[in-house]
Amino acid sequence: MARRVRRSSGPLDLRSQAILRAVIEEYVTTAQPVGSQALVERYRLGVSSATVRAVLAELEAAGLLGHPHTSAGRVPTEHGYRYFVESIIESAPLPPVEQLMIRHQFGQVEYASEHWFRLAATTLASLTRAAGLATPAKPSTAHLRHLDLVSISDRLASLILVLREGSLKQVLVTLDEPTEQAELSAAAAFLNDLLAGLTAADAERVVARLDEADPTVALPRRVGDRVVRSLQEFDGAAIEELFSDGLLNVMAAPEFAQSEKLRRVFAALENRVYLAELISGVAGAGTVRVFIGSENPAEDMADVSLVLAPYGRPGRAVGVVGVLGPTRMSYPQAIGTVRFVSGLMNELIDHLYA
Amino acid sequence: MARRVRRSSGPLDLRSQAILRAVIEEYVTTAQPVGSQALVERYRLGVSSATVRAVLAELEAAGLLGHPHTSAGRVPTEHGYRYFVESIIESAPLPPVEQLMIRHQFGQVEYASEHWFRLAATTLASLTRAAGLATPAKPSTAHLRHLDLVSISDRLASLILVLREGSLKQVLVTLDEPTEQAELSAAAAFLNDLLAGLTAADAERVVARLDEADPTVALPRRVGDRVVRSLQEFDGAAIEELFSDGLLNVMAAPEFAQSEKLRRVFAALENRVYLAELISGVAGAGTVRVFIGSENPAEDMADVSLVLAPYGRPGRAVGVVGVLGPTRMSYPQAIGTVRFVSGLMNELIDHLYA
DNA sequence: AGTTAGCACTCTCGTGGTTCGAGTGCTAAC
DNA sequence: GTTAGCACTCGAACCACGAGAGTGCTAACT
Repeated sequence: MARRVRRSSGPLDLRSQAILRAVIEEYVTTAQPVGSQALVERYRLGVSSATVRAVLAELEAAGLLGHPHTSAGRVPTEHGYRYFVESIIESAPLPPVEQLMIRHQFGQVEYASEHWFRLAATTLASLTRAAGLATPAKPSTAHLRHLDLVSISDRLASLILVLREGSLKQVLVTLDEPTEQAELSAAAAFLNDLLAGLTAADAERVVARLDEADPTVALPRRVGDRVVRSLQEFDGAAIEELFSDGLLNVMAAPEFAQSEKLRRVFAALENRVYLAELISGVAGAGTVRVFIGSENPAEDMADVSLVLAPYGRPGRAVGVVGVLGPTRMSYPQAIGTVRFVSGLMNELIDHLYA
Repeated sequence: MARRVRRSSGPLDLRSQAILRAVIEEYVTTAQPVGSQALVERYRLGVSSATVRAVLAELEAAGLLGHPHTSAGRVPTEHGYRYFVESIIESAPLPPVEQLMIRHQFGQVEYASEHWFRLAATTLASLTRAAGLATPAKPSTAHLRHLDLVSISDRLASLILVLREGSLKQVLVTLDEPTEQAELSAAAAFLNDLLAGLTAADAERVVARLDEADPTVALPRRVGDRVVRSLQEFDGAAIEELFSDGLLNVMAAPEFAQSEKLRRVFAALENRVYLAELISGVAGAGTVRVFIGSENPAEDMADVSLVLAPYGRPGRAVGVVGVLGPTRMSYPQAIGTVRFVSGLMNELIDHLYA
């Protein structure tokens, strides 16, 4: 026994790796502990079940496999999945057929970036049969591109901000005195000249310089303040929105039959703060990241795995796409799909702003 | 037995009603079948358990209560809930404390209607401990209030539509040739004069009249087409968005411990078509509507109840707020809260557009 | 050495029988 | 019309037990 433990601390030989893979693959599809016999029957291992048993024992000693109880088959541990993921994360390409399918779907959709996130989530969900996640690309600091004022009623106007990064924000502004659309339009034009291209900080400085005494700039001043505040809010907001699809896929997994675990996952998913942290971590990474079970920083997520990848332009606007599924999920499939979709989103963005 | 059945077909006497209420109240809190003894212990009925048993038997014969098995307590049937709901739906006021609390929360939030829906859903969820639902008020036919064109790149512009009803829509427009912001602004101004206040149908007629041969209106024409299409899409869209909160509350209910039922509910909730139908039905009703279990038109919803109320201005824009919970939910609480919130939303809208 | 067949051992799962208790429905007395 | 008393019913919990799956070990084989 001691001999085997020592041995396993080194890299695994090819046969052990193959068997580990087989166990994972089998367990992913059946959700049942897998025995030595099942392995030799279904995988061309070229050895007998007794030999496989010996290898399984080694893998277990190495902490890569587990044992629900003595007389049950093996189940991958989180370390097992981790080892497996490390070994395939570099390659894990998505089959061309599916690449084409995804491209086709994205080709169908309107040139409206909002749809992309939904579509990304939906696509990821249906291909991986897990839950698909996508956040819009949110700039770290917003730059105002354009603003617009539309009269709603006498003393109420809608202020619309268009950001350089493509997103839109609408707030209501109450006015001190009845104001016509014409005045609003004039104020908007005035402010556009002044503030276009600026960040919250720059805009604040510019607005502050407006002469308080001058009654002709009273309206622009008031609106300008509101613009600055909105930009600041935007910068401060952790995460705009999270699109998800296929949560039903996750619910259908047998490990979530008794819904307590499921509840925790949903709770974690509703927790925007946690998500924002996670996502900003991934956004910096620059590549696919995999969180397996308890590797996941949030305790509530300890029963699921996340495969996430950033997209967008580092330093400007970044978002995240990914997949959430049971720890027992097809990592090659998930990694391949997530990587491809994030790449595709990048392409689309480049194409849009080039 | 036969005598009792006949008797129960008439209206219930006061004591029977009180006992029915007690059973429902008890079952709603404990989720356990309730026996005659528990009732006399916890409710001041002034009679013995034997008498209560007789009444329970009557109520069962009348189809208002059920029996999981011979030696178990009583459980309300859907008819029982229905009878109960009918008897309280007229009153069911929300306690002033909670009214104040809700008003306070709505007072806190920015004058930005988008937040209202979220807040409505959240408020409903936390007060009823079920899931809160809210849809934005969607106009039956959109009227364009204002449009705006913002240059994104050489041949790409963002077209922003502001609707009379307050909602916003953004689409990207590809341009035939490189176009400056100045040209876009001119086109936007031109179209605003032409199209402000119009519906999709009217706008279509106006745009069609633009001279195809005249190169100076080529851009407005192109954009105008896009405007018309967007308005049409908006009119055609069944339901803009459904905000929900507190789905976790529903998941926590013991009747959903084994998640299959839960899955069906979530599936139904994702089904926009069904929701749209349901909501348009409620929107016409003009008051709180309650769907108990299988009264619910969607099969997947047969294990939950919905308490919904419309808000908004009939004929112009209407939305729906409501609560989704297990059939075993506190209907007085739900009805009171939903009614109050829908009333509050109406107040807010009136205040906004008055 | 590594591999394999054989075998005893262990542990879960499903089945059937038993007890326990909650709650009913009925009847006879008040 | 109400109540106490009581026999009866049925599910939940517990136990025992056999079947079956899968292991780990040993001894023989290549």
